[in-house]
Amino acid sequence: MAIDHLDGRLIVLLAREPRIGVLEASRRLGVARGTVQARMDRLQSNGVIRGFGPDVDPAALGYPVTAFATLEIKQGQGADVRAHLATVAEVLELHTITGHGDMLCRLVARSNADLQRVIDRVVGFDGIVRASTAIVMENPVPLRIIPLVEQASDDTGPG
Amino acid sequence: MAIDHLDGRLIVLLAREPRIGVLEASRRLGVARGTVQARMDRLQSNGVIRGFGPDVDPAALGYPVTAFATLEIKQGQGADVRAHLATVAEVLELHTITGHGDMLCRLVARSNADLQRVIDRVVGFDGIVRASTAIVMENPVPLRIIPLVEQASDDTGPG
DNA sequence: TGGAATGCTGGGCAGATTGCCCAGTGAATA
DNA sequence: TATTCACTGGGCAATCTGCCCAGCATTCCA
Repeated sequence: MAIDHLDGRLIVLLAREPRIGVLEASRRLGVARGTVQARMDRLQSNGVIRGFGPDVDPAALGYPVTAFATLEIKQGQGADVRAHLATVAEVLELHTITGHGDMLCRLVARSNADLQRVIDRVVGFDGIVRASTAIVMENPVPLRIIPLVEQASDDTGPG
Repeated sequence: MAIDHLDGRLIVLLAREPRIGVLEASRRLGVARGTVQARMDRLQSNGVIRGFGPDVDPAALGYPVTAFATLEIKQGQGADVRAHLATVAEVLELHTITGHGDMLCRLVARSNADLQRVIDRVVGFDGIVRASTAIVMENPVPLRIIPLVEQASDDTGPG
């Protein structure tokens, strides 16, 4: 499950230049093509690499506003609330977190005004007692994985 | 900037089966290869599709614990705090949010015990006054974009 | 110490895909 | 009406993929 240094270099390379193929990657890493192929197969069956889905920017889709909402859930309504939130396209992710039966979700909206509509839609459900929303202003560190991969592969011996 | 229905179908297709190429995508969508090629070029230069980076699972890297930390920042220390957090590999993303000069960051750790180390590292910095952490227990809706893409492409006329 | 795995190398092969080009067509626009 | 634009359907050479193989070094274990 742990990744070695070669795995780390491969993932970082793929992250930086996703369109390169197995052959080009093998050239960059200085190893045989079969090695890269085997590593990628292993990383994917390990679940380390879930896939290579397109990284879509909600802002470019017309949803430039991001917010995080903390929801307080009525006892025993968790499953219903999850099902409800799963139907709202603007809910990009949902977590249950420690504390008073709470949830945290990431929302997007077309504008600050539109965010109100989204929040109404989210909280307009019986199981949700209260919601507190924090609007994102800047995103100094966009979702990233490279530093963690480098750290994880340094912990192991070099590959 | 808005995407039409064909764009939407293309993105959804790529999201579901990232490894298919332009040719196969054109077959699935029932359009000419050049069309798919042109759409993908446009989506990428638009910034709608940022890239095709590998989707790495932190849990599989040995970081199964996720948490969200809300940080209270000392006036005027924002830039320093950002720079500090950017150096911490376990900080996967960082947002500045509305309210008392606060930030919200997503953390991962090797264990609950390790999370303490990460938090100490995060808050062990002069500009940070206080931190409140919520540990993620479940993730009923993992980060997703498909529903939003479908909604955005339905809003436009069919393509 | 002698196997036996395991992982990497370097190579070959047929088939598929890519990047690039072209002319023709239909629709929307000026 | 003339022009622009996007899409079609096709062709081409170059490249890459998926799959196979034998050889070699290292590690692990009896």
